[in-house]
Parts: sequence; C-alpha cells; structure tokens
Amino acid sequence: MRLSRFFLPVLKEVPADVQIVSHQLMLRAGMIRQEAAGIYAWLPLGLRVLKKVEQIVREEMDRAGAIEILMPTLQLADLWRESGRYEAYGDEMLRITDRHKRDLLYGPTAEEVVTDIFRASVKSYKDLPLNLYNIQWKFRDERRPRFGVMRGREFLMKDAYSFDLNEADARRSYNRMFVAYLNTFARMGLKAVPMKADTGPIGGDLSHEFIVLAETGESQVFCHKDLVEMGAPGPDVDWDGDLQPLVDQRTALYAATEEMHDAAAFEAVPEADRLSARGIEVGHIFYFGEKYSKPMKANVAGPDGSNAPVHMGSYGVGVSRLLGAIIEASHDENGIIWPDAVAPYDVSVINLRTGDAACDAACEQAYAAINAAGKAALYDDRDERPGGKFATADLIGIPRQIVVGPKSLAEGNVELKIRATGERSTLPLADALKSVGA
RNA sequence: CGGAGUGUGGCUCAGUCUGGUAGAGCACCGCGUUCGGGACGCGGGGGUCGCAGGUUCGAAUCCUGCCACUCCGACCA
Repeated sequence: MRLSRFFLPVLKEVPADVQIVSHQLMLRAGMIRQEAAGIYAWLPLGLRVLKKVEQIVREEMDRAGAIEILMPTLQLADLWRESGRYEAYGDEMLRITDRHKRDLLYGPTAEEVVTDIFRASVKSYKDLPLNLYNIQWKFRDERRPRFGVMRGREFLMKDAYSFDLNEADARRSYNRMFVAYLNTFARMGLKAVPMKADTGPIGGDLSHEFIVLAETGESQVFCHKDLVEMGAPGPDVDWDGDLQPLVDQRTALYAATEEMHDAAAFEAVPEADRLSARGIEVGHIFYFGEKYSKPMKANVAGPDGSNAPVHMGSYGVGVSRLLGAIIEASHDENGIIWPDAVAPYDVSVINLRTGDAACDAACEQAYAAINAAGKAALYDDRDERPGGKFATADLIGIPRQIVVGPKSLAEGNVELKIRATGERSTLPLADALKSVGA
C-alpha cells in the first residue's frame, strides 16, 4: 500500500481523559474512531490487525477440530424465553422490536442460538463430539464502557460451543479448547495464564479465564510465577489423544482471579514464586453441562438407547479486546510495537526525498520486491518531511523499516530499522531486502 | 445505576465567574524557503459555541429542561 493513497488519519493529540495507553495509541495510530460510548468504527489500519488476530483465532480453532459457522447478530427473544435468560439477563441486553412488534435482541452471546441449531439436526451420539464456533459482533449494554476496545459495548468475539454425550467426553472437549487457547495467545506474542474462574451455580472445576498480565488490567490476579513463562505446547499435539497432562501441568500451579482467590492456598506457594498482579481477561472457557440443553430439549440418543440432554461447554475469546491487550503488552514511548504475527504490514519503506529520481527508483524497487515476496509493504511516498515519516512509522508499529534517503543512497546504501529494538543498520538495498525476507 | 465533570472549526483547548464584533495551536488550501528523527515565513478557507425554551436592547457567557460524552465506584469477552 502506498501511504499517499491510503486512509491513515493519525493524530498528534488525543483527549486528556483517554487514560489507558492502548486506547490512546489506537486512536493516535488511526486504527479506530469512536462513534458512541463503547462503539467504534474500525479504520483501515485497525481493521487489518483485527483481521489478522481473527485469523489466528480461526486457525487454532480449526486445528483443534472446531467447525466455523456464522450466527446472526439479531436473535429471537422467544429462544431466550426457552432458556429462561430473557428476563434474567437484565439491562445489559439490547432489546429490539421489529415492525411486527416481535421481540428481538442483539446477541450478547449465542448459547440459545447454537443449541437451537444443534437440536434441529443432531439426534445421535454418533455425531458427537461436535464443536461449533463463530466469530461475530456481540453487543452488551455495559453500565460503563471504558478503555477503548478493551471494554466496548459492541465487540468482536469468538465463541465456541462443544456438544458431548457425557461429562467425561465434555472434559476432553474442554481440554482441546484449553490447549488451543494456549497456542492462540502465544502466536500473538502474548503470555496468557489460565486461571481458575468462577463456575457459578454449575460448580466443578471446569472454568478457566485466560489472563494477560498488564498493569492496566481490570482484574486482580494471583498466580505462581512459573506459569507466566511456561509457554504453549505448539500445534503438534495429538488433538485426539489425552490432553489432560498438558492441562494438569498448568492447573497444578496456583492461579486464580480475585473472585476465586484462596489466600491460604496462595500462602502455600513459596514466597519468591508468588505473583500478585493486574490482568486482562482475553479468554474464558466453561463447562455448563445441561444448563441449556435441558430446558431447550437438545437431546441425543446414546449407544444404550437412552435419550438425554447433551453436555455443553462454551469458549470465548475477546477478539477486538485482544488488540488492546497486545498493545498494552507491546509498545514504547513512540508508539505500538506489533508482534510479527499480527502486524498490519510487515515492512515499511520510507522515502526521505519523494521526487528525487534515485530515491523514488530505489523505493519502488523495494516496494515491488517486498510485495512480490508475499510480504505486505507500506510505502511512505508522501511529500512530507522526514521527521513526520519516522514518527508515523514508529507510531503505527510496523516491525521493520527500510529508509531510503539521498545521502546514504549516494553511497549505495539504505537504512534498515527494527522497530522493536530500535536497532539501525546501514547496508545495500539488496541486503536490506534479503533481511526482511524479500 | 450512585457520585463528579465536560460539550466552542477535523483535533487539542482558551473565552463563561464579571452578557457587548467568536479566538489560539495543530491539521487543511496557495506561494516561497526548506528537507536524515513530528521545519519556517506570508496569505487563505472553515464554527447555527450539544439541543430546546426563557431572561435581556443584546447570550458561547445568566436561568430552566433535555441530550451526548468522560472520569471514580458495584457487574462482564
């Protein structure tokens, strides 16, 4: 993309009351624009990152055997009356009436819809296990939206729903999602720690929140510090095999959010290993058994001829929230530092003297070579002063910058800058291209 | 939902107390000088001062009502 033809409304200033750094940087980098409280328009740069994050989530879901569908944003109130949640959900649910005076709602989650889809078509244990997911916009009319996309009212969520014959099978489905989440967040450069979460009236131990540690996090969390650096198993796990050891490895160490915090158990952790910190919840997995299948009569036949409610679990990832979490975890005083996997562009080409024949030619060559290599290049070909170009490049956080100016070019060189380290080197264009993979 | 605030060109804000020709910086347009880490000069365009009503010779400014947004607390991907 040539910057002269792009739409990148960067800002030098943001409102004084925008406190959180990820929110400031997303506004300044021209990624989002607020349209109403907790409601944002996604501008081109933000949308590119959002799609990259979404795609990583999708790939890891697919790898773990989940199957993508797309459910509507608007749902029928009658479905929620079946589950009993229409009245229970309260003011957070945005209720809508259509021209026929029929009650609709903008979905805050999709257990009812997915259960309806399931019960219409699946009648036998032979079709299990099944895990259906979608990545769709949700709306929750939060009392107080804040922190930009971290707590918006409208947000993009990946929500997966597993269906199994019994609790033992459901635990295997749960474990697949547990491991998939470890891999998902690791691919984005995040250190997300699974922590014991509240299971509410269902009880049991099958609920975990995945928490990214950050000073600006909304949750107070407590864990064994080894969990932070434990890393992810990677894609080569046996998804049909026993994942319990991988899960046990993480759940054996203490980790809990404030609601589930057990001070006595935490005290049992050696003091040097205790970590008390703030965190951002980026994922939540949950087994809830027959909570929806029973009232909604989503039954399956078992091998013994029985007919019983299917056992379900749900698994959420805050896709739009992840952008905020990534920026909170990776930025400096100059702007965002995108991890390679989610960067909106791989390389920026900066022309310090647009209009200079030699500079233009070298930049065009670099731009073409990077694109031909299958990388995404953002070419700053604007007629602007160099300072502004450097500032913009650092602000929007492209991982690598190839800087072409008349002085070094006269000696046959360009400058290569690595955004994350600030490291700069002077070298021939061909070498710079090679080092960015072009 | 309780408490505290803020609404003035695209953005950040002053002006409101004490009513009297709507301002600054940034951004934008033109010309020129510039150009290796957010340049400078000169000129220019752009605002029903959140909305409605009221007081007044006269309202961004005072009064009433409404709306929107932000911040602090209790709930949540």
